Amino acid sequence: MQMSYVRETSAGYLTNWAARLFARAIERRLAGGNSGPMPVFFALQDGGAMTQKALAQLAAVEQPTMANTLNRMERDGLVLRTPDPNDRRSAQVSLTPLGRERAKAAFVSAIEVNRIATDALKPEEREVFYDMLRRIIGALERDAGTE
Amino acid sequence: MQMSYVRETSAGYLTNWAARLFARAIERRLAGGNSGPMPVFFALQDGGAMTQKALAQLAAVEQPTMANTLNRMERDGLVLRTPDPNDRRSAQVSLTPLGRERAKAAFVSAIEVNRIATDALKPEEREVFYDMLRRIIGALERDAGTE
DNA sequence: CTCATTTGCATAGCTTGCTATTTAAATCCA
DNA sequence: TGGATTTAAATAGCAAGCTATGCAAATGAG
Repeated sequence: MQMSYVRETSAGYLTNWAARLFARAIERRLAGGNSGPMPVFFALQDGGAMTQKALAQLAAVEQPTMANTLNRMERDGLVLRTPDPNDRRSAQVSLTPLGRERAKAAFVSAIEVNRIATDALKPEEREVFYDMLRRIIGALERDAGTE
Repeated sequence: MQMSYVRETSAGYLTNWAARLFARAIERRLAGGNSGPMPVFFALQDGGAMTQKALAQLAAVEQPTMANTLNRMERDGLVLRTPDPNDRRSAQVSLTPLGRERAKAAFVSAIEVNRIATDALKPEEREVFYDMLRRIIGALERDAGTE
């Protein structure tokens, strides 16, 4: 039956499934928090500030996606948008004290979930897994670039 | 800097990134089509019919998610819901001729993208990669089960 | 200096995913 | 048999992702 082929050896299917499980596992631990702000937390945790564009690039999402994420985070008091005096189109985004607090909690949860997941791998397999994923990401980004 | 730690060795981050790239790569090839119906296509491609619940379980998504996907597919003329005479709460879902046509195209695209992605791995690594992903999925499902 | 182009964000509108809740049919048990 | 429970699906409402498009500020070319 084709379905078993797909379920077992479709990299896209398995990757999507794993990604949803990762997100839900983190969200279950955050009690009300979501996993969307995670890349922003990681980028700004040390007190730095950067533009929406830079955040989108770090998070590897499109600009409107990051705009929406930052809107929700601003609404929830997690980030601050400070107008850039040198470029009136742009703003520097930084974490509020509440944002830094949430970032720490999110970091703890992410590390715990990462450990639970990679405990399913032998220690010597873990770096291999990351490397394989990075190579697959590279191949798909190259494919996207050469439409 | 913590960000590079996250980008390079957070399994959740890398998995989410790869999953989005897979979906976009398939969608780019489908010209207007989306990747959401894929699990339904795979499950019903041979002319079979099953309930929404069974489809949700095969696709590993929640029931309302599958309900929405089937609503869109029904709207687009891809599936048919046939009321079950033995259980008036339930319907058997099957592909229309157009649905089977789209399923074939989606299958071709999925296989091509899968090939492009796994070409980044050595042949002997591919089964290892699937196996690792399956083990990680198992670990995260166990974690979800034991809240 | 002015106008065309580029750039940074915002907005609109869609899909896919989730949780929580509701509705109605089927089933179970006393 | 009749009420309680379970089950299948629908609905509401939100997050996070995308593409396409619009707008205003900055930049560059003549």
